[in-house]
Order: sequence, then C-alpha cells, then structure tokens
Amino acid sequence: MTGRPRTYRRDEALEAAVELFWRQGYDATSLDDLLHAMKISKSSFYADFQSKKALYHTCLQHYQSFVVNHLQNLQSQSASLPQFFQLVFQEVIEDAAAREPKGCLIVNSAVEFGQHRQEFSEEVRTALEAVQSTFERVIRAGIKDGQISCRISPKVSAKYLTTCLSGIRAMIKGGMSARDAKAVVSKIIRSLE
Amino acid sequence: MTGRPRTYRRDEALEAAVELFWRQGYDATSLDDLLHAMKISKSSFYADFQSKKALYHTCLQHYQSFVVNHLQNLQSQSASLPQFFQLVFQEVIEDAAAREPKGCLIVNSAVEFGQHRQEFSEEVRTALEAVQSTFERVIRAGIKDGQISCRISPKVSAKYLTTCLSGIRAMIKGGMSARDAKAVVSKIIRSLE
DNA sequence: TGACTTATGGACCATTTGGTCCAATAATCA
DNA sequence: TGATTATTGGACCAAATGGTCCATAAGTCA
Repeated sequence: MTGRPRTYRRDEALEAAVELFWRQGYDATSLDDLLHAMKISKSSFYADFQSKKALYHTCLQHYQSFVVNHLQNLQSQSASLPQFFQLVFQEVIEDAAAREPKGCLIVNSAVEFGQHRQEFSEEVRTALEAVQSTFERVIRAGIKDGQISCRISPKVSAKYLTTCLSGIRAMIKGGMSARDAKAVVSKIIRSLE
Repeated sequence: MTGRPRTYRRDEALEAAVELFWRQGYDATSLDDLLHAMKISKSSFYADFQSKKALYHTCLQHYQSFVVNHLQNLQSQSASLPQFFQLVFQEVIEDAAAREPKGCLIVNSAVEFGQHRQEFSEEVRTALEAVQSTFERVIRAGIKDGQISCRISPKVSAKYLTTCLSGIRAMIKGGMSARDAKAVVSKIIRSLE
C-alpha cells in the first residue's frame, strides 16, 4: 500500500464537514456543498466517508468528544465553579456576536431529527447525555471543593444547565442579539449559584 | 363564482400542514408528504397556497398567533403569575410524554434556518419576539397585581422565560424524558419566583 | 525503469425534488 | 337543460438529489 498520496488531510476535511453541518444542518447541506467545503472529490468522499449519513455520524461523534474535552479544559482553567460557568457562557455570547451564529451541533441535531428519524435520534440522545454528565461531574467536583452551595442535586443542576444552554444556543441561532444574550446569561448564572 | 365546490376545508388543510412541519421540519417535509397529510391535490395546493415556501410562512403565522392567543387564555385562567407559569410548563411536560415530541414550531424554525436563510429568519425573529413580548405583558400585569416580587425587570424575565422554554422544548425533542423534564421545569419555576 | 497501489476526475444513473399545465369533472344558477 | 365557474387528477418537466463506476493520474518501492 504505497499508492498515490491523497491531496487532502482527513482531519481537515472532517473539520470542514462539521463546520458546514453545524451551520446549515443535515438536510440543507447537499453533497456538492460538502465536496466544495471539504475540498475533496466525490470518489475520495465515498472511499473515505462511505456516505453522507455515515459522515454525519462521524461529525457528531467528533463534535461530541470535542465538546466534552473542551469543557474539561475550561474546568481546569477555572478556580471556581462560578468561574467555570462564566467561561462556558462567555463562548455562547461570542457566538451571539457572530454574523451567522451556529448554535450547537448537538442541539441543532436534536431539533432537526427529533425522535422520528431513528438513524440519528439515538446518537443525539447519547451526545446530549454526554454533555450533561460532564456538567454533572464538574458540578460535583465543585461542590466537593466547597466552591458552591450544595442545596440542589448535581444531577438536576446539570440537566438544568444543559437545558439553559440549549435554550440560548437556539435563541441565538434564531437571531437573539448579543446584548439580550448577555442579560439572559447573567440571569441564568445567578440562578445557578 | 359558483363553480365546483372544493372537497377540503382550507383551515383543516392548513392545520395538517402545520402539524407536519412541526413534527418534521421544513426540508424534511416533501410536497408529497404535504399533499397526503392535507388530503389535497397538487393543483389545489398551488392554487390555494402558492408554493411550499409560501405555505410555510402561512403556517408560521398561524402557529404564532395561535401561541400568543393561547398564552393569553392561560393568563386569564390563572389566579396568579406562578400559576400561569405552572400551566405553561404543564403543557411542555405533556409534549415530553409523547412518543414523538414536536417541540415548538418557532424554535424548530429558528434552529433549522438560523440566520443564513433570509427568506425565513426574519419571520422567525418576529415570532420569537411576539412570544417574548406576550410573556412580558403577562409578567408586567402580574407584578402590577402584586402577584410576584418585582426584583427583576419584566423584560429580562420574559427573555429568560422564552429561553428556558426553548431549551426544554429542544431537549424534549431531542429525547429528554418526562421525568427529567419535570425536574428541570420545577427548577426553572423556582428560579422565576 | 517498471510493477504495483492508491487517489482522482468525471461520466453516468435512478430517484426525488418542487412546480406547471390542461383536459375532465362537478357543482350553481338562469 | 345549458352556460358558467371553479376544482380536480394526472401527465409532464427541469433541476437537483445521493450514489456508483471506471479509466487515468500520481505516487512508492524493488
């Protein structure tokens, strides 16, 4: 196996695909869109990624592990749980300032596929839960370190946090201004303390 | 104008279209899907609704005014602001118990179209704001009647409420259980008081 | 250099998409 | 009954969809 070398890098192509799906959604993204964005020929596409559906699955997994990883990084950068929340929502607000906010790929997928497109909905549930349980771990650790009051359960807090996050990401994608996003975020953060 | 009578009722057909778009989204709903659900011929469809795009606009408007109307009804049924919130979230939880939760057509549209499909995003923003300002009016009235503390501005509360609502509707569409939805809802309601 | 292996571009394909058009149909009203 | 008017089914259409296939290009290794 020493044939002709490929002219693209798989990880870069994948990244481009994630970006596109993230912005436009699954159905609204055509194969042609993908080929252009990924800078890859149709043959290579099917050789390397099997199908549009398979690619989406790969993208979702990629995104999910990126998010979980990223949240853990934010945790290690934070001195306290409140600060962690600040960092998380900081990025959300940045998205709100973008010309074409992308929202969150998982939330976008949840809404696009609902529970009626089985090929995807199970994986989306998994991804949502992965985020949720990451939050739960972080909150649990924060409580242990005495960084925050422990009146409510980490589990419920994590679910609430995930829900709020999904909410603003959806609202922002729907056109909510950065100003409004900021106001809502500070209300959410207050309700978390 | 005394020609052949139509075999369907426009409002019923429209209702069916709303239902379908609500469940499946715009792109995932084909013309054939619509014709079947609406029990209408292609000719009648184009004569009566112009195009798929135009129909979607009509559906969004229909849905929006339904929601605003409905919220006002809930208000008049409520003795207090907290009770109003209860009623609102009650229905959300009912959706969570459905086999195929539909979420909210406006939120679904916000996520599906984002800010990159101009034909729709403006109208979606309008719809989101209509809901938001309905909440604002209700909250304002509640504060006036002394039903609730007035520590935070009705405007921000309304934005926060809309965001939370969008959040659970998205989560539920993504598969969140009714149990979890209940837990999150009670946390939200507590944070509103 | 030549054998081998992999990547590439592009022709090709069936299906589905949203949409148009018209002849046939079915009512009302005089 | 016949003229009028509006609805209907279905034939038709161009474009776009996701996907397959193969001859050719472009490398590596002996």
